[in-house]
Amino acid sequence: MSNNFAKNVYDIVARIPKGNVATYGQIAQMLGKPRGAREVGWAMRNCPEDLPWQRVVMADGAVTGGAYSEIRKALLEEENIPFQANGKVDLKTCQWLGYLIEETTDVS
DNA sequence: GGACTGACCAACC
DNA sequence: AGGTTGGCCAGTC
Repeated sequence: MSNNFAKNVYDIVARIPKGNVATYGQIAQMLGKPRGAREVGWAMRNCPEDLPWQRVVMADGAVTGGAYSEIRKALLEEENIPFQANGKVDLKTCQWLGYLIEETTDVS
């Protein structure tokens, strides 16, 4: 299914450690699509309620989410994620430098 | 099947 | 420092 990509996105977002954030482009790159950031955005648009997608921010550390962007930022503060004075996430401190998911398929 | 849109990104003025 | 344009990829009209 085409939304398998979105499923992968959800899986990665769910793996983002608390206190860290990832950018759309970074996640897209993990999925093998360095230019597929918009795909990630589309997937986030279908954001399941159990998905902490607030940890997913723009390349600048800006939080998107239409009317909910302010709510996401509040959630990030709950996650102990430091914000800059400009209202963005401090990527140089919080950007998730985790492993790249290379079709590990550890489905057991 | 073609064109527009978009929870993006980077380059260019 | 900030706005605009192009580009990528998928979804929708």
